[in-house]
Amino acid sequence: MLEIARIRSEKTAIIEGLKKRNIDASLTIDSILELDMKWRNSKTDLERYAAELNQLAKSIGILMKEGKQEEANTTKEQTAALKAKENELKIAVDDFEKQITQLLYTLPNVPNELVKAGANETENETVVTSGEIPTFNFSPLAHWDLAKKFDLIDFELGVKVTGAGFPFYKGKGAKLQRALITFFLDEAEKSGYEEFIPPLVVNEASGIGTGQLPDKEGQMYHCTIDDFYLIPTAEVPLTNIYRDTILPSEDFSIKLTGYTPCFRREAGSYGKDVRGLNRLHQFDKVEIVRIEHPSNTAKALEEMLEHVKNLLEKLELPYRILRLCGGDTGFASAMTYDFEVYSGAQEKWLEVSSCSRFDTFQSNRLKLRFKGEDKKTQLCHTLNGSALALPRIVAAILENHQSEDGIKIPKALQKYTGFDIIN
RNA sequence: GGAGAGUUGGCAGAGUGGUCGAUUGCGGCGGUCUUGAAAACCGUUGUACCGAGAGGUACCGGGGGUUCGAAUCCCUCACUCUCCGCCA
Repeated sequence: MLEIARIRSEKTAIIEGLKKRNIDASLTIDSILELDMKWRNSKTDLERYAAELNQLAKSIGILMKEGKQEEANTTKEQTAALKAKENELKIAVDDFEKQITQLLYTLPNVPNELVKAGANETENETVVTSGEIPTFNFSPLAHWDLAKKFDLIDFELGVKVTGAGFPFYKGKGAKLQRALITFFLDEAEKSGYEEFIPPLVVNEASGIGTGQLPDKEGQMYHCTIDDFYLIPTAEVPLTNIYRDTILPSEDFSIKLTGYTPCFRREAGSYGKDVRGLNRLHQFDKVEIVRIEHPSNTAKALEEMLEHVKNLLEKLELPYRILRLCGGDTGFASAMTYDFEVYSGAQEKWLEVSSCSRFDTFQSNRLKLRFKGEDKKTQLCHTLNGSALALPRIVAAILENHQSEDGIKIPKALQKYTGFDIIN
């Protein structure tokens, strides 16, 4: 959520920035500012009445104590009219506030200056391309065929037991999952991230804190009896650790990581894009989260990119990094880099990681602040990224590293899998 | 699942209708003393919002109510703890 104070002071810059998302926010912002003006005026009035009433109540107390019953009663009568006024204003103030919040919820984050204008994914900029696109002297199989051939993943069994998008991993397939998770966590630890194993369900306040609620509840599984939500990403519990927090100094850099299964309803399109591991309702992911001083955000994002690059290089996968254009950048993000790996058999790029800086957009809702030198509280910046999401990495490993002898396990992963080939 | 007790400032813990945004202790910060530190002593120490400022308003788990006035009374919801039961 954008800060109201920022809208007051940087109105034109915000409108210009949002144009990069193909959004004309000028009407919304004008309404917000108009409501804000009304809200402040009503609030000032309200507080004046409240002060007067407090004063009267106090004096009644004193009169009673002094035994001046009659004077006290006369004073009581004065309060009735003021109270009516106060009530009226209270309702108005609440109403303005609600309207403002409603409108603020509709505004996405303002893109960073590096983000280019653009309507959709076709206008993203490729900033890095690395690694060899694999070539085969045989006809390569897609990962769903490989998974069947080597008995690694059973999609049909998942359908039987749960439903589409909930596969079983078996044997070496399961072992590969476990190896990747441990590998990713070890690498995160090497980069200075502290590991957490968080709850997999969260309450409503946490969903609101990271922005899944109130608008996107359809994307999460909801346990209605207890009013819990299954997490769509570890970002939710990890970031919410710091909800309603004021860090005591401005000298901080918080780096968290966690492995969790992720649950997403995403009732979306069907067909080739969602085949096999390409899109699942439950998948595994190691997430990295950072909470930073605003002056360190740019550097932190760079470090996250380096970290993910390193993972992909160790897995010997060809990848490219895209800086998303305005129209493709997520609602809460100020800037997002997507990592895509090339899938040798499907012959397309698969998104495996998304690293974003949210600046104060999340921390404003989370009430995550720090105390500056001047003792003033300021909002922290939050960032997060996948490092990495498993299913498409598994798909890419299976497809890119297939050979006539079987699937070769990248060297860096072998000590985790305990085998160097699947055949 | 049954029974009971709670929820107050960074923490501990007072406060049962009026000058209580809240006694006190610990912790934190500043100072005196000291070569330095400890101890002792003195002072200070919540958040948000409105206001140009003076100042004001709100917040004692959340929401609602009674009252001129609520941390204190009533209703309701949530959470925590203890005991019993069940259980990995």
